[in-house]
Amino acid sequence: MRQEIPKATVARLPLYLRCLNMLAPGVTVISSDSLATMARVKPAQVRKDLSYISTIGVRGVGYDRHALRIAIRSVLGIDHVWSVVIVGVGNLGLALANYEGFAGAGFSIVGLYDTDESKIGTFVKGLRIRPLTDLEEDVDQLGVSMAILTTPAGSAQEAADEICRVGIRSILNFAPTMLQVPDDVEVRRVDLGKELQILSYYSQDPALPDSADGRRPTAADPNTSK
Amino acid sequence: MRQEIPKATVARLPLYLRCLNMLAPGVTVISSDSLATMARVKPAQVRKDLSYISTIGVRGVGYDRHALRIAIRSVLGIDHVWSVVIVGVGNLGLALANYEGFAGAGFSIVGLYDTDESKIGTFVKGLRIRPLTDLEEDVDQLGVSMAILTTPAGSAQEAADEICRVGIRSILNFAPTMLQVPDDVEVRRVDLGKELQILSYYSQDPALPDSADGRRPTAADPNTSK
DNA sequence: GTGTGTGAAACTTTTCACAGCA
DNA sequence: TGCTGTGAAAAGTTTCACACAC
Repeated sequence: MRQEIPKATVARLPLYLRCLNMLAPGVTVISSDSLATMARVKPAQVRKDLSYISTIGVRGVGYDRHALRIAIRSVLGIDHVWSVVIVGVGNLGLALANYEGFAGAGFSIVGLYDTDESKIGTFVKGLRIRPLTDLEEDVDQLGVSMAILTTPAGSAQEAADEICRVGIRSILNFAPTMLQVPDDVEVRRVDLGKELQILSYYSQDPALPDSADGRRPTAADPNTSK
Repeated sequence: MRQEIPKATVARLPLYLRCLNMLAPGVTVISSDSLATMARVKPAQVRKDLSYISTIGVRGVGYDRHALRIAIRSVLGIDHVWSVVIVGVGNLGLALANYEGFAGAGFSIVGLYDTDESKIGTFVKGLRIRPLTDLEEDVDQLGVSMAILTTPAGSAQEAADEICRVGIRSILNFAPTMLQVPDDVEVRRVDLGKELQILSYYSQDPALPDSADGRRPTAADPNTSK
């Protein structure tokens, strides 16, 4: 059942989920056309994407909002809540610890770690900031399977080593550096500067010779879109 | 000179730039092989990508670090500093206002805006938080061309309308919502929940039947990579 | 009629393999 | 010899267009 779904599609599923959540409460059915308009992709794209996850659509009608939501969440593996820890409680770590959106997305922040003595013991959102050395026992006790890494670049590798050592296999890396990790550890990088740099590229030369154009989110560039 | 560069390549240029910055100070030349190893892509990918921006490589030797850096920055349009404002100074906006990485990436935060009376007047990093109504005059005076949108979902569209009205044509949207903007405004969305959801998908079922595998960053999914 | 599901075509991106130059 | 630059092949992704189910 795995890896039949194209990566490009997997990357769009969270977007569809978001659109479904944004729908007015009364709406129970949605067509590929409406969903496409909301998500700013083409209707055929929506239908092909959704065809990979189930045949839940009804011809002549559309997709059942609730059933589709369940199906997407199940495919993404967020039909249960994942326990996540944040390693590095600087400004960004703090902001993410307070970010309301994770809960709705299927994630619960269960631990905050830092090596800075002055931060340890402080409470954030009811969680006590703890030394990174406590991570190991918490992973076992709390069933932690993901880490968000928000240390400065200089300590990111060291922190990543510890995260891998205690058995976490998925890391979301906000540190502006490239991590070395074992092959079985999955890392995604969020590079805040990069997003602005890409915007910069497309901001130059606003008027193109021809078509004032249909740049669309493509696989190459799934973060495009309003 | 525009849009000859594939989107997939543009999305990787910031990555190469980051790798160049991470190199030890003494290194003046780098091969496509080394750069590929650092960036976790294939050497041929690096060579093809770089071939779009200039023929700066020397056969039998490699790429001059400094010249390559200049060339990439020029292509991305960050050979000058862009003035950026942050609209919405909650936890995330605050973290981004304090984020050191933007300066190195070619961006300077020149203004912070919020509608919350209790925040207005407060100083962050030497910048006074101002009412959103002040944005218009600041755009003209400071030459602002990009906005980072970090309001709650509920007020994002309203804020975006104002941002567009005053003439800003590039928005980096962190709010968990889809914006309606005029066609000539470029929006990139950073969805923090989405990144975890994609990680979740690839975390399920850790052992695949065959090859324990070479998932590589592909165009579909440029945020993969360590 | 309406809107999904899907083969096939079109397009984009990645990878290969090797000519060519320092 | 070593490493770039690049056509051409392979792989992946998007779009079209229409059969088919409600």
